[in-house]
Amino acid sequence: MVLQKRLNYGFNGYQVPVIPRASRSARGRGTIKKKPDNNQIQAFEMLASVAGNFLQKNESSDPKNVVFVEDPCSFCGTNIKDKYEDERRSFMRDSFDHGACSEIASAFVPSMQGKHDNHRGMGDSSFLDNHLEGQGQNVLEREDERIKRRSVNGKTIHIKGCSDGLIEPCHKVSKHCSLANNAEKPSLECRKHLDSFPNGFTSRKLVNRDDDENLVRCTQLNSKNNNTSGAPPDMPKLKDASPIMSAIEESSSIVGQQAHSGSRACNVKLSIKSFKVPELFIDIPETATIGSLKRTVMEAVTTILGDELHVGILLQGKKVRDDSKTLIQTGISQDDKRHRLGFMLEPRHTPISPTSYNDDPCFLTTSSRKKLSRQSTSLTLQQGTYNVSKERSMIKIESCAKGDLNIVSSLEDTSTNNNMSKCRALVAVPAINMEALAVVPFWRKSGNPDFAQRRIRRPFSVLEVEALVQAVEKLRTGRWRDVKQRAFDHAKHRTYVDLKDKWKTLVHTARISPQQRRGEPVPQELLDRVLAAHAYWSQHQCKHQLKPL
DNA sequence: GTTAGGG
DNA sequence: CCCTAAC
Repeated sequence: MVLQKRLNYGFNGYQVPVIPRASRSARGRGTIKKKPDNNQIQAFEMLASVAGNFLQKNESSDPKNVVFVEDPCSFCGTNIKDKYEDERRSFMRDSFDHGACSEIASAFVPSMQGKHDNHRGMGDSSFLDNHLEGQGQNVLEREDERIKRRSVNGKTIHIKGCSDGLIEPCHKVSKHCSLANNAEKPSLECRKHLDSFPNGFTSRKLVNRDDDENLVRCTQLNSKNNNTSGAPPDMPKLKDASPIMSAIEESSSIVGQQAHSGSRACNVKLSIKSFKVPELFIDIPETATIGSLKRTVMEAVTTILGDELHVGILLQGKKVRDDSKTLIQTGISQDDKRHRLGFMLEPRHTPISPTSYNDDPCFLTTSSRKKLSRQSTSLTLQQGTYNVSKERSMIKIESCAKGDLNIVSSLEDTSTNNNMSKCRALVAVPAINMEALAVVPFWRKSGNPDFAQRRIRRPFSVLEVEALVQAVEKLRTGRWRDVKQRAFDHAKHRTYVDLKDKWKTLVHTARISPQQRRGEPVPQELLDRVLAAHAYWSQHQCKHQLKPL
């Protein structure tokens, strides 16, 4: 065995351009083949190119570009600009010590994202080393704590955006401008006002003139789409009075309806310009060729995007779980520039276990992470380190679902299942460019059968088990095609191989103790029948197949 | 195309 | 669920 030095590259957050969704590959199953074709190479180069663009945009997306409207604060007299600069520098110092989960940090300070990436760059292996030594979790937890502190201490920078000409959302905010900076001692007045803010975030009278860094932004989606205000296309458009005023003045929880009473509900328009692939770590021999590196990265990217996913919504770094809440109630519509709004990809089938999704996957405890690691591939991808172990090289994908990943799965994909309601909540623009929103598995577009994806995990229901048992009892084990025809003829997603596999696991399940079983419990009565049928047909089969010596 | 069995 | 040898 030859020991090879391996090179580690950290790819933190590629910006993946929005690509029209294509139909599922003809093959529909299987794995990613090793030989990439031109489409794959092109796709990779496109990824790299976009990633490069993103990095280069660091300067233009620098938060320095923030323009201060009212300075100093009319309430407490503090010089906002200076405070902001201090804060920014302080944050930069902190950030440099913690490369981990920059997405998380950026969920709170979105415009810092580029700096993180720039600092880390490719080949910065300090964080990698941590992970390789199994300390990634600690890093994450520490980062989690940091972020919390940062947020609690008011280091969250909330940049108010421009609205169209109809309203001035910042109008009354200036009076209550609060500056909570944990590097400095905020005045008592400021503390008081900080406390009065909903969700504990601070609002500053700032206008961000630089829209470039916004991954999710409010924009004019279609030139034909009711541009009545004449506002620049990149500017957020809220046609109604911003509820943030009432929220602040009432110093209570946001009740959007109050702010909107007497006026028609307005649409919140979102345009998601690009989607970010979660962090990838590539571990590849130094003897590997550039071409194989490209392919390796491509495989990692396609793998991570390959699973069926649905969209998670993050607001202020926190998951919004209540699908029935309105944008107003959650405060999304008040967040003019969507700085607090993030999208993330989650497995379509959320585990039933209540401990599994208690909080953000990145911050699972070790035990729960272990537990999750036994779940499906898609889950593993989301929860922790997933090994796409292929012959030549090992790809470690560190997937952190937390942060303003700004990833969204295909709108169509999302709506085909039971997620329409969730989806509708965010895509409230009928004239939205469907092509632009359809994102996920972009290789489907190529129609290349080599880009088949792993099927999603679809656990058998008790009813299905019942049907399977009954069919096997009637027919016998081994006649899986007949079993399929008899009991699962209309279940397109159940192949006879699936049925055979399920029977295998059923037999195994029946033989182990109930404590060792996982998933939806199968009634003992069914398991007994499984064992009985299995024994019976085994004997029966033996009788006929035993060759006379 | 099916089946069996390892991964 | 995937992969594949064997039929």
